[in-house]
Amino acid sequence: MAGTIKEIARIANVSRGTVDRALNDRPGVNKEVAQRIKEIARSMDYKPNSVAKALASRNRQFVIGVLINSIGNPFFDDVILGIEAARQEIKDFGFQLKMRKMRGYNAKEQLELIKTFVNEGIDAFAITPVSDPMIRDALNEMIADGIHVVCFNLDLVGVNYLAYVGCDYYKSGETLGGMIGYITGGKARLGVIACTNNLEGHRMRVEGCQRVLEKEFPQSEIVEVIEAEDNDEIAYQKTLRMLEERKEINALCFNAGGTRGGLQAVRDLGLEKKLDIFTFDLTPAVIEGIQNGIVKSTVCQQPFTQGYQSIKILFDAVLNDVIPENDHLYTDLSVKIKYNL
Amino acid sequence: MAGTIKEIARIANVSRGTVDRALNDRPGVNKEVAQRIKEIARSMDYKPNSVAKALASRNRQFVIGVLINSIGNPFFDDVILGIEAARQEIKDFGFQLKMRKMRGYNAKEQLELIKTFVNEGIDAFAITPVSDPMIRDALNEMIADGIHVVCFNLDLVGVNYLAYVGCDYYKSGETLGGMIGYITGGKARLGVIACTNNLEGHRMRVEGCQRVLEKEFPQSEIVEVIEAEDNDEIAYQKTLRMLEERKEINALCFNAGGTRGGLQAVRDLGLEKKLDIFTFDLTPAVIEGIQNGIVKSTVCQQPFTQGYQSIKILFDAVLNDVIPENDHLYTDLSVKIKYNL
DNA sequence: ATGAAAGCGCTAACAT
DNA sequence: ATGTTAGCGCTTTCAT
Repeated sequence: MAGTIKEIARIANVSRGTVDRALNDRPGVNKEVAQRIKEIARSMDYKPNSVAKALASRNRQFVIGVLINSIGNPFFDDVILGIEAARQEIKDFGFQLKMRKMRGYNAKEQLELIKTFVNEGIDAFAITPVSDPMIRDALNEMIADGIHVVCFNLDLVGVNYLAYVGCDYYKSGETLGGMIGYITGGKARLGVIACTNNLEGHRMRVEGCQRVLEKEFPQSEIVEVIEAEDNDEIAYQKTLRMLEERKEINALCFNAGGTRGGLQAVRDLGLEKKLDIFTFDLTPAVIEGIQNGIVKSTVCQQPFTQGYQSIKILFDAVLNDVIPENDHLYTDLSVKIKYNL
Repeated sequence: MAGTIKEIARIANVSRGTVDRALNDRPGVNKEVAQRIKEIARSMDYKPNSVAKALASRNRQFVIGVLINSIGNPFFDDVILGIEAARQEIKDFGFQLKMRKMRGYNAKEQLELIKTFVNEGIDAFAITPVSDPMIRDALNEMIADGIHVVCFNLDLVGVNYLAYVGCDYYKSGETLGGMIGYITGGKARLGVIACTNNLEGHRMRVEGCQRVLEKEFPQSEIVEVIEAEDNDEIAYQKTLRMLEERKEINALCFNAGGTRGGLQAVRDLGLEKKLDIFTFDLTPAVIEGIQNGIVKSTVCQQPFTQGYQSIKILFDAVLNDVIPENDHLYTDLSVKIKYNL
């Protein structure tokens, strides 16, 4: 039984207020007294009761800001469900979520929104960061000001965040490569519809795939990589063009948004039966494609968990001063086919 | 802002005690008054604060019993991790877990342990039930006595549980069938090492696999199904025998425990290269097999989540009277290959 | 720098 | 049947 502040106070012969101040490094307590109190706490293996803590500091509402790159990208629907689930769990602890959504990967636009959050005053922040030094610096500044930060879905090197919560993009590419090798019998002539080369994660995804094909399925090759910028219209046009120009292509993979457009191009060319098609994530277009048999398999990265865990980590940091032991929380990669959707 | 008991009391012109009694259907409150109080609560969309609730009823310790079929089956290691994670989260709410482990699927033995739990007095119960009418009846009796029950990993029809938390075994079999078809190029002569025919789930697993092979890969067939009872030694002997007698077998799948033993038989016969091998779950033997390239793919069922969610559901039921909307919580089925372990 | 006391929202024992 | 009151463990304000 881990003891309470009251007990510590009795043993230390001080008041409960003093114990609270000492244990939480609040100002206004004699150094030696604080030392003694901490010693007693340690000796009795004192663990603060987070329930009581939450109740007591309920007058102070904590605010977690969330900035998410979700507009126009259905992948994020499940991420948001995870965020909402976490919101429910922590609201009775006096936590409030403030979520803003943006479209695309414009660093300036994102920077503006970050500033808005900072001005409004938040205790913690979760973001899908654009790869840009400006963003990196802005986040580090927040962190220096004592705001806890988590990056999710997209990693950004150089940020002193509490954690990155998202998939290992390289590994996700390798996994795709493995499935392509298995299903094409090792003889893939692959066309890749990627996101944009500006996103490090998505670049690594292509590299991971390439490595596995080269090493394990040497009769395979990547014929061409095009960039669709998560946009269905661009994906449609470029896929059409690629398939017309490169008749040798027998397999296609869609690495990010724009899958719906790309699949439409395949259909319009009547190539559904001739191509082995692979995707990432489980958007409605992908689900439909798998059910129709057009898409053979997809590699998923636990969107719900990404949203849920990001918020829970921030919650634990703000309320209980818990810092995650590992600053990279890689979400499970799972392969889906027709039967385990 | 959802209001508090205090406010309701003020509006209804009664004391907080009465409001508490009315809202929680405790005895000793006038019917009409109770009605009025509930009406007010509804009108202001009152939601009890679970944090305060937990703190207040902290003197009463809640006990959740857990009976798990884990001894000798490494699959359950992760399930137990999930249970432990949940334990941490709910302990400050005054919840205590009492876990007992058993080996195998003996109904009488399980019944004895259930009785022990009942005698000791528990508020909720999570169990991996053996398929037996005795167990079904014992659980329904508990439920009638007001103890919340969740079945996890194994379903048991006829139990009025709060929920079953585990995989859809039929679907898991279909998923396996799909992978077998893809990887063998549709030409599998399959040997199946199953658990035991007594477990409905594991029977359905074989059926699901069979259905997909018949329908989608008609050049494939299941050559033989043997039962290994989750036991490595039995699996070793029977696999050895099967492979020696049925030389046409070119693919193997291990549906449950005993994988380590079965894989050893394959190695001893020097057939690693000649067979496509498939498994379920991610036990150490499977991980090793996949890394070595002996095992091609495995179908996983989220053991951590099974443990974690089972406890969380019981917690929510006991503390907040939350009944899950769906009494079947199927955990995600994910295919793993060498690259997304 | 420290103590005393009020209170977070709810429950439960005790009074009436 | 209903009201009153004392907590649960912690934070915070106000005295001292």
